[in-house]
Amino acid sequence: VSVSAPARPLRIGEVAELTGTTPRTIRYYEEIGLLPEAEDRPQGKQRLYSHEEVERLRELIRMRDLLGLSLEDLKQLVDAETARARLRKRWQTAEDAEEQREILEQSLEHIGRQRRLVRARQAELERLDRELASKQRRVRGLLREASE
Amino acid sequence: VSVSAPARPLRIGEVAELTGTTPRTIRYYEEIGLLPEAEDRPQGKQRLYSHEEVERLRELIRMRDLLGLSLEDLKQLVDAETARARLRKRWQTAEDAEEQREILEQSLEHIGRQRRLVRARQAELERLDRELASKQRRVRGLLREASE
DNA sequence: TTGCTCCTCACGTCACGTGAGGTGGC
DNA sequence: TTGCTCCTCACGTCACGTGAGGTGGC
Repeated sequence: VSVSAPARPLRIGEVAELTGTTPRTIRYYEEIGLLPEAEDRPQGKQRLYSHEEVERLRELIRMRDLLGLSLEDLKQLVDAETARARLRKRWQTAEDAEEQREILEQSLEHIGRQRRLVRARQAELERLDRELASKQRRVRGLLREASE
Repeated sequence: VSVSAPARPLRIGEVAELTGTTPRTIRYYEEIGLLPEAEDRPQGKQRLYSHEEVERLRELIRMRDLLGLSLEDLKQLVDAETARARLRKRWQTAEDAEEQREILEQSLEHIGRQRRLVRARQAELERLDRELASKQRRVRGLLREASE
């Protein structure tokens, strides 16, 4: 499989398969504005997706499942990213160094918040695992006792 | 605060506070049979909870949030635990060593399944964190560039 | 042409949220 | 007695699931 494959557009069922979700969910995300709608798609015709869009969706689903974010949370997140991307384009012409710095620092803060969320979850999972491990040892002890 | 405090029964609002949930959620869990109902509570009177019950609820909430289990999943889990606990009582009188061993092994298998779920989640969070870290480095690089 | 996947309503469901109106314990 | 928390309906909401009936591309 070549890395620079033709990148055929994907249908909604394929995208659902690739991201571990359902067509209904993808349509719903479009409906609430979490995924962009192709403005040129005629009523009743198929939705088509690029691999890049699949990656973006995969990212959203991970945030949803791993960090427990609501779709409203995710929407805020996406909107902020979009706003920053729009501003980034502006510098390329305007070259306002100070504004550029501010936006980059906002990005950093944002990423920092996400990493802290991840770390908190990891810590909770660590605790849960330690408790399960101790439970496991207890049951193993009982089994050894019983087999004597 | 003594460890062997009188253990005053707690009201639903206090339990909600301690477990980071709401009274409505606790009542709902009772309604669907996920939490036991005190069979002697008169209609309209307050629910009361022990600290032990608070711990059990906390455990359920952790499973729900960290592993993404549905309430149906949790119910299966609780029912299986209850069944094993009942059986454990039976040996104490019957002393059927073979049955005892089987039940303990089922417990072990069960704990093993849970730990694998935890590990899978941890791995996913690790990957997410690595990606966030690389994003962070990229933005930091841009900031350094911009400040030159 | 025949399957298969897609489409758009639209109602159902899960896991609660949110009042409305009323009762109970320090 | 006055607040506060509790109670029980019961309808609302979020995030989809699940048909029903129909169209579109290899």
